[in-house]
Order: sequence, then structure tokens, then C-alpha cells
Amino acid sequence: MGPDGKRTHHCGLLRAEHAGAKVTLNGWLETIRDHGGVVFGSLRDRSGIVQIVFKEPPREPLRPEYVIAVAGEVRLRPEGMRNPDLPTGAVEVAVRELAVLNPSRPPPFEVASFAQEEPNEEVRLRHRFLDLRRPRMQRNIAVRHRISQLVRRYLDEQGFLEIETPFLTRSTPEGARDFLVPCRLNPGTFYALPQSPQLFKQLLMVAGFEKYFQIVRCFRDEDLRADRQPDFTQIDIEMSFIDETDVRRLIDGMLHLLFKSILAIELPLPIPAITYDEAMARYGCDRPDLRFGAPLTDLCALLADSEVPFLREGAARGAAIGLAVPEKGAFTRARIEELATAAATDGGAGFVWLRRAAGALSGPGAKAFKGAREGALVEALGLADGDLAFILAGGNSPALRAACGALRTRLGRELGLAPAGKFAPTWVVDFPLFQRDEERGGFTAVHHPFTAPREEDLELLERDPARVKARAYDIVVNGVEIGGGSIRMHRREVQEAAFKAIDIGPEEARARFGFLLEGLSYGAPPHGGIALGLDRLAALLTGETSIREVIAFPKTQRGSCLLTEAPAPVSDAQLMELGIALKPPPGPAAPVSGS
RNA sequence: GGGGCCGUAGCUCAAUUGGUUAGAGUACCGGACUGUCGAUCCGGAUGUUGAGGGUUCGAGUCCCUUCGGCCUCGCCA
Repeated sequence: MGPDGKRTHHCGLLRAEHAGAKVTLNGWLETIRDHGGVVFGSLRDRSGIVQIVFKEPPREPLRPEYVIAVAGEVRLRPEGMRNPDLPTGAVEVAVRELAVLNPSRPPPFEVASFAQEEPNEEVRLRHRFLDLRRPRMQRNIAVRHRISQLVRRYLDEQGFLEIETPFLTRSTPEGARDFLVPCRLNPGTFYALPQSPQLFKQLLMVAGFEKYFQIVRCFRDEDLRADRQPDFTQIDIEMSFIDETDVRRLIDGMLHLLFKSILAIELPLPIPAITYDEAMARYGCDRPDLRFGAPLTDLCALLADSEVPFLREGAARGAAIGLAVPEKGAFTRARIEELATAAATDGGAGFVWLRRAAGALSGPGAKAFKGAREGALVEALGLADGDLAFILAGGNSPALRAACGALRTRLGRELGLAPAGKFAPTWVVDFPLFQRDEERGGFTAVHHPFTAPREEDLELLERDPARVKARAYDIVVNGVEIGGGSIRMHRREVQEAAFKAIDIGPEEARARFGFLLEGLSYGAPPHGGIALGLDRLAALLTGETSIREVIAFPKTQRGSCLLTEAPAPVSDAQLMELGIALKPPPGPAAPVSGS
């Protein structure tokens, strides 16, 4: 070993062909197995694990997670002592020299590759540097890297330019809550961290770059979820002189490349599309999980003359839905009632349920389907033997659909209806442009206020905004929204008309988005784009259910980082410099001290 | 802001209906051992039961408050 102990080889790459080689390895000691006369260790670096052997006891104490350098000779292991579970299992390194580069305190949890007990997430996040040392996390982070690199190369080959946009920018109080950053140079003013580079990428199109992309951090101050962090990463794309199909084919190709490179799965192209209306009708959800069937079935016609009052009345109001799943007796009666009750409550409806077994219907709902109606129900729902069916009726149609959609998702999860390893990507298209704002009245943009309406709906913009369809598209895989985008309005008049439809007057539009309107009036080309959630994509491709598993340093549900303990108070001096005074915390007045 | 689950040794968990000194595996410390590979064997030490309050003869267990983690509804153009 040289004086610096630098490695000549990587642990996980040693093979029989290296036998006889003099090597120096650096890494972390995974385990130490001391037999008195002979001592074995497993040495780990990023590439993997190899066994090291000390024929004489090491002079320094060795413990798990010590960082060491060893020099010695690669040897074939004696016959019968190979380890078939290890890629390096045919060899071992006989150590002649050892240097402890750095000892380690006993780790709070086992880092070793064989460790089965998963420490709880709080402990993992508090010691994230150790958690990330575990093989699973090493792999996840490496896959994420692969995705980024593949995407960069793909888009570069397609002629895209990677262009950065500012993080310190202007608050545009549409959409999510902004994170604000006080500006010292102009007391009382604030930057906002971008919710997305939306306006900048459109202006880059005005600027004539034609094809832009960026793998970029976005910031939204909203509540967290398993698939939502306050700062998250988008693959952001914008193109000029294109239509919806161009964007979709571009992303089809990107996903095909990613699935092939990372999972060795050949996605059939083109990725199919379903309209928003169809998704809502069949799955009660705008991001349906198409890995399994169990579509919602409209039973209004079948139930129009039902003897059961609530079924008949629901059908008359256009709110009667049936749903069948291959349950095969997996649920208890109580569980079925629980699931149905929850859905019925959410949908403002009543319910019955029944089973089909040995060709006959049974269960509390069976008596509502006697005689001819039985066959009609079996056919309508495609009821097979072992199926469980829910029939919900009442309330209003959209609410009932949503409730049934949630029920379907839940049944899919609890019954394991989605085959493992299956991926069902789909585009969702023809979204409405606007939705009613229940709180404030009027309309808000479904996607964002820069999304173009369909050409044929332009005249509806003023007359009947609810019926305007958007040139927007979401890409959904296995019930997860991976990304979404739209063709934008590139003509100023259309953009202003759209603002008007969502009650943004000319002054307000100028104040908030003046620079965009300006840009649009100087020869903006037709353009559109999309943004994909890199975190969600990485979770999907690693098989993780939370994006925290593919983010090196994620935040908890309360938005704090358990490692750095951010967010944290700042000093009075810092606040003073920024011209910021904190209000006293709310709550009961502090008791008078003393006496 | 609402609903749900959870918090016991460094870690993963147990602890009967509220009842003796809160246990186990693992990690840790000491010892033995020349072919293990999650080594084995012998021995040892390890607790603010998240925190605070209450009920009770007695609380890990019941009640209230609070802190923290997770899931979820709202929210997330």
C-alpha cells in the first residue's frame, strides 16, 4: 500500500480473474468475524462487498462502519468456501497491510446489506447520512441519477437546450402558496421561489429558443404527502411550432427509454389516451389506475323501475353506479359494509352489495335483482364467479362518481388487483379549461391560466366557460400523475379573454403577468410543453411508494428536516437587516412573572 | 383546519383485566475460538415507557393536554 492508502480496485468488482493481483481497497467494514487465529471481514464500497481475511489478528480494533484501507492479494477461495450469494464470492483478499482511515461510533441502526429490520423513518431521517449508506438507498439515488442522465441525453439528442431560470423571482399569487424571500436591498419587498418556471419557459419560446428543457427545483408551500414535498424536481420542457401530438410523442419516447434502460421493460407505443370525461365516467378519477379493470358501470337504465326506492330514485337522478371486483371471499361482511358505507357517505348515496358464487347471487343486495334483472346485472357488471359487487345510488352524479372512484382505488389496493411489475401508462386528455370555484364563486383554471382552449371552443370562452375544453394533457402511470402540460395561448387577445373568464381584469393581469402579455405581443410563436415530476418518476421506477425514498434529504410531513433541524429561528440581527419584525406568537397572553 | 395509526433499551419489538423488580432479539462491553460469511460459544451492562398533568391503594396500560413521525381529506393554477 502506498503512503496514502489509495485504492487500486473496487470491492464489488473483484472476480476470479483477479486472483494473484496485488490490490489496495478502501471502504467501510460491514462485519468482522473474529475466529481468534483467523479474522474475516466484509468490506463495502459503492460497488459492492468483498471478503477480506486477516491471517494474523489485526493490530488495531476493527468494528462495523470503520473506514479502512487494506492492501493484499486477491486469492481464489478454497473449494467449498465460496459464497454463491456474493458476486465476489469466489475470491477474497488476504490482507498484508491495514490502515484505519477513520473509526466509527456504533451506528444507531444496522447499515449492512443483510439488515432486515427497517428502522423507523424518523430515525432514518435523523441519521440520513447513514441511511443513505444502505444498499437500498444507494440504489435509489443511483437510479435517480440514471433517469436524469438519460433524460438529459435524450432531450439533447432531440435538439433541446438546457436553460436555467431564476429561483429568486416574482410572486404570482395564482395557484399554490408561494415561499417568500425578503429582499434586503429593497426593504419591504420579497422575491418568491418559483412554483414552476412556467412564465420563463414561455418567454424563452418568445425569445426563439424553440426547444427548452430544465431539470429544475420547484417550490410550493402546501401540505405534504407521500408524493409531495415543498421543494421538488421537475423535468420541465417547452417547444415551439408544435401541437399536443408532438409533446406526447416526445414523452412517449422518453418513458420508453427510461423503462427499457432501467427496468428492461418495453413499453408499447404510442401510450394510449383516454379523455377526461371517459376517465371520470369509468374510473371516477382523472388519474385512473389502469392496471386493473373494475370500471364504474352506469346502472340508471337497469334500475329505472327497481322496486327498491333509493335505487329507483338515484337512477332517476342519473346517479346509480355499479362496481364489481374479483373478491373471492377475501373480505368479511363487516369489512364490506365498512368500505361501502364510507363510499356511500362520501357520495351522499345509499348502497347495496352482493356476491356471485356458483352462478347465483347472494348477499343483502341480491333480492333487489330477482328474475330478469339478475341476468341484466350480471351482464352489465360482467359479474364472474367469486365477484363482489357494490351498487350505489343517490346524491349527484359527479359526487357519486368520485366516491365510487375512491372505492375502486381502495378495493384495488386491498385486494391486490394490480399485478406486481405491471405498468399501465395513459394520457388523459380533453380536460375542461375551467372549474367552478366553490369558495369564491366564478371559475378558476383547471391546469393553469396560460393553457389554450381548443380552437373550436374559443367562442364559448365568454358565453359558457364551463364547456370549454383545454389543450391540456396529463401523463398517468398506475394511478400516479407523473406529469402534465398544455399548449399555451400565444396570442395576447386570447390570453386576455381567458384571464377575464377567471375574473382577472386587465389591470390585475397587467400587474401580475404584464411581462408575459408584453412578451406575447412581440411575435410569440405557437408553443406548448409539459413538466414531469422527477421524484414521482424515480419512485415509480424504483418501486417505492414515497418520494422521500428517492430524495437524498427529504422533509417530514411538517416540512422540517430532521437532519439539519430546518426550519429554525434566525437572529434579531438578521431580521433587523431585512426590516422584518415578528409578531408575538398567538395564544394566551404570557402570565405576569415575579411575585 | 379535519379524520386515522403510531411513540417502551442504540435499533426492532413484547409486557394478561390497571397489579411483584418492564422483558426478548439484535447492537454494545469483556472473554474463548484457524475458514467464517447476518460466525459460534460463555459472561456483562443497558430504560425520564416521547413530555406534562389527572384518576387510582397501584398506570407502559385509563382520561386530559402537549411534542414528534406516518397515512389521508381539505389544500397542491
